[in-house]
Amino acid sequence: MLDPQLFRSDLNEVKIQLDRRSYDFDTAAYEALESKRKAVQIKTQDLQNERNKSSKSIGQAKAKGENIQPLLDQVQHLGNQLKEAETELSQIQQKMTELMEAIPNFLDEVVPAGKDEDDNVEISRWGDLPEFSFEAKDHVDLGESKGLNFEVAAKIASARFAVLQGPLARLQRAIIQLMMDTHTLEHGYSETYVPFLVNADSLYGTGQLPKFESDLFKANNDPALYLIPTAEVPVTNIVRDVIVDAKEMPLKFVCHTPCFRSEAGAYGRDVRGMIRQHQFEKVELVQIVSEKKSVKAHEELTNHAENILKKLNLPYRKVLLCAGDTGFSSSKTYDLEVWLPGQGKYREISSCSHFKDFQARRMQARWRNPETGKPELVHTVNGSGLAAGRTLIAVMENYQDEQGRVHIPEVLKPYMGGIEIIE
RNA sequence: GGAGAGUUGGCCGAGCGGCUGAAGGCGCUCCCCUGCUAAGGGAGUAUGGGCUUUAUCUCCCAUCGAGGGUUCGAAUCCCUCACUCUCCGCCA
Repeated sequence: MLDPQLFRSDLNEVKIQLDRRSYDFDTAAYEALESKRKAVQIKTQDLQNERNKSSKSIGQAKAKGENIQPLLDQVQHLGNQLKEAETELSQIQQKMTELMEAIPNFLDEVVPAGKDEDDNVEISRWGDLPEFSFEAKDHVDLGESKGLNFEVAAKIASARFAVLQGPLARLQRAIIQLMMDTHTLEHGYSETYVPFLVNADSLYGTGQLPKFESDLFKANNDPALYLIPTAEVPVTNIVRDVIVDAKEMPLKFVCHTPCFRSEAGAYGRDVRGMIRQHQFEKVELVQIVSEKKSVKAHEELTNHAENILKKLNLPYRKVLLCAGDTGFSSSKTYDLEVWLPGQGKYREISSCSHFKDFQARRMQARWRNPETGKPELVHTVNGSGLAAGRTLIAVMENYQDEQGRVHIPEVLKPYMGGIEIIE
């Protein structure tokens, strides 16, 4: 949610900012609603004030034993008028909220213009692409004989699920362990375990609801619970409706969870393999920081994710998403894309976003700034560190040999119980 | 699943339908006193919104788990829901 004050004080700037997003904001409609809101709110509060004063004087008269009937008659007319005004006001406010919560975050000034992923800007590359003397296989072919099975998963559940067994299943667990250990021991994140089902308020807080309900799996509960699409949702909502003590800032959480996405808008994309699944494992990094430190925190968090790729010696590139590719709640997003020899392409393995106060305003997540003594909205920053399923794919494809075996990267060996090669 | 108790400010805790945005205590901040420490005295200490505004103060509205209702007036009465705790049952 954007700051409503800004809409009142500088609508022009709002329009300019939203144009960058190609978000068609109807300023005339907004202004009409806003002026109505102002008039009705003032009227309502005046009536409330009148009622409060009269009621108080009735109380005082009664205490003195005076006849209160004339006073009661005086207040008679107020009731209906007030009720009407209050109803109208709450309707207007609801409309206003609906309008505001559908508006995406402003883009950071450094975000390049552009329509889709083709317009993203490459920031850097790291690592040497592996050179094979044979034709590189993709993870589906490599996994076929090693316990990666899509048919069984389809039987058990449906398409877009995978079953992993044996050393390959262990490899994914090893990858997760490496990430958790690195982020807790070397990067200073606090290990966090959370519910995998969340309520609508939490999804609203991070921006998935109300706009993107179709991307979610909804459990048949009352009130509704949803499977988390990312640990970002439960973890960030830890600070919903909280005023964080300055001493505790910044908060840094790392959390491994499965993620569930219905991928409703992605039919036909990445149908082969486990690139795009309804369920996948991910390690998520979340930081709750003050406004002043958030830009730096975003850079650092992205580096923390990059460190995992470096440890695994996986070639990757860092990309700054363009206007059209930056998510609804984000003001600026870096994607990390890992090299997949099987596809001959870089593919997203992490997405690190800076939300500024957009999520915090929805969540009423604040901290007390010692300089002012006042509660101020926090800034939220998060990123995958990394998507474990895709990391597994990347390890398989980058560490394959001519016999179709997968070699275990050096850093993962301590977690593999003596396995060095998956045959 | 069954039975009971509860939800008030940063925390603890009071609160006959009107003078309670809320006693008292703790904590915190500032001041005084005391040659350190301790003890003592005084003042302050919720959040959101509106109006206005360069900005602030005053002012106005809302908020005592959430939502409805009764009433001129609700923290206080009624209804629904959520959550927490205790005991029993079940359970990894």
